[in-house]
Amino acid sequence: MSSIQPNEVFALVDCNSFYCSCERVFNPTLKNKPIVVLSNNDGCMVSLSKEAKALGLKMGAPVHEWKELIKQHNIAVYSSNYTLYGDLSARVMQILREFSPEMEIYSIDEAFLSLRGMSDRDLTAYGTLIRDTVYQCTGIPVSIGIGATKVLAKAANRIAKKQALGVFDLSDPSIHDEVLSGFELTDIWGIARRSAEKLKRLGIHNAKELRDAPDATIRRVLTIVGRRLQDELRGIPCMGLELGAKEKKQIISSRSFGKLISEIELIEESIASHVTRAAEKLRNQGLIAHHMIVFLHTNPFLERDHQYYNQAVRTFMNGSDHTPEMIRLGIDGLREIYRDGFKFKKAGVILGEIRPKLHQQRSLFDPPNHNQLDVLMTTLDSMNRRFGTEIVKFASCGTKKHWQMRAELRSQRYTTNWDELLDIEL
DNA sequence: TCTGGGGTCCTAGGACCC
DNA sequence: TCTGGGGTCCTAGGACCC
Repeated sequence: MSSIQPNEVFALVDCNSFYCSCERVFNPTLKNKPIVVLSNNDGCMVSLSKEAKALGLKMGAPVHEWKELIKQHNIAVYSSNYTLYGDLSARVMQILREFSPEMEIYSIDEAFLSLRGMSDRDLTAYGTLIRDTVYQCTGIPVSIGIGATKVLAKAANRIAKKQALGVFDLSDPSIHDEVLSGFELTDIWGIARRSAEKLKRLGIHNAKELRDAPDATIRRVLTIVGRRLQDELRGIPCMGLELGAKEKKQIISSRSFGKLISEIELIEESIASHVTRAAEKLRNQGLIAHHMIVFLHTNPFLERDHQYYNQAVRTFMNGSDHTPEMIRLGIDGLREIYRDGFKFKKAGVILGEIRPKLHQQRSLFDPPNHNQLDVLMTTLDSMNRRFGTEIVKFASCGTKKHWQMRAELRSQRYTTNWDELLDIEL
């Protein structure tokens, strides 16, 4: 549902250090202080305030490697609070929607707006108005980049992030040569380490050189994806706005274990829990899945350990969103791939061939209580929604959760261990 | 000791068919 | 020298994104 309009102008609005900014909204004493927010399992740093970046902390780095620095500078450390971030994101998006009839929510903290037909206005001034309004209404600071294509808007956004104004307009082609020649390859949206290495071997070192390289060369080394990107850098739009919600193609639920696990009973509990979560996601979106992949693996970081990775596929002939049926097949798949004698690190499920439940084919072989199961699932979901997650659940998910992530087990220790790190001056 | 989780898209190559 | 070739479907793996 992406259509490309002539004379398009895109604005990319991106929240600054989004998770950190969310924490600040509810705790203003954190303003101007270094903050990091950790990944799901308190493993890596996934959001850093600019003060934290200035101290040398790196996005995506394992937090345990930086304990000293964190302690030394009293950096505030938070586990992720996705409920909070999702809520604030919705408020930001709601405000953005008022500034353009066409908008694509690209991620939890980014949206593209179409500014087509506004080129007679001062786009920088319009961007500034958007930025000020979002901040005033939500307390979340954003940066805005403007350009003729999504890739150029992304690039402009990167520049905006470094400037006090927080808005950068790259819609005038006369400044492209200068801007793009100072733009590193890996800073281009869609180019990461691997592609940058290939380009450098060809003597291409920045965005301008990529833009001006021969089409056939780029097609050969970066496939059609790279060729499109090249056109986008030239101001020829290849990507339109995705209006409306995109249909999901798969739903994943997986987690690393809090510690290495060998016992199949514990892994079965984790699989049952992942299936439960994935099935809830399906039903929330009115979808059914036609197959499920169960996977299990050891810790690839422990190179000396014997490694094992495997997956099993199970199919639901007419699609399913019924938790009990899916748990049964999930555990069946796990038993097929489980091997004794390994120390496992992670397990999960992937639901695929997802389609709207409305289109579900019924068959002669459906259990006679199929509709009752639908009712059961609906009831279960509404109880869990009303009284809290997992107020009602399946026994196979276990109650002790020995497999669960450290974040849960560690929460007590977290506050004690890191208390001094959180030292917030009031 | 400790290294996230959830997604998408593209390509190459094998299997299979006629 | 190699001798059919074109088409489809599926899967594994690479690469990227937030």
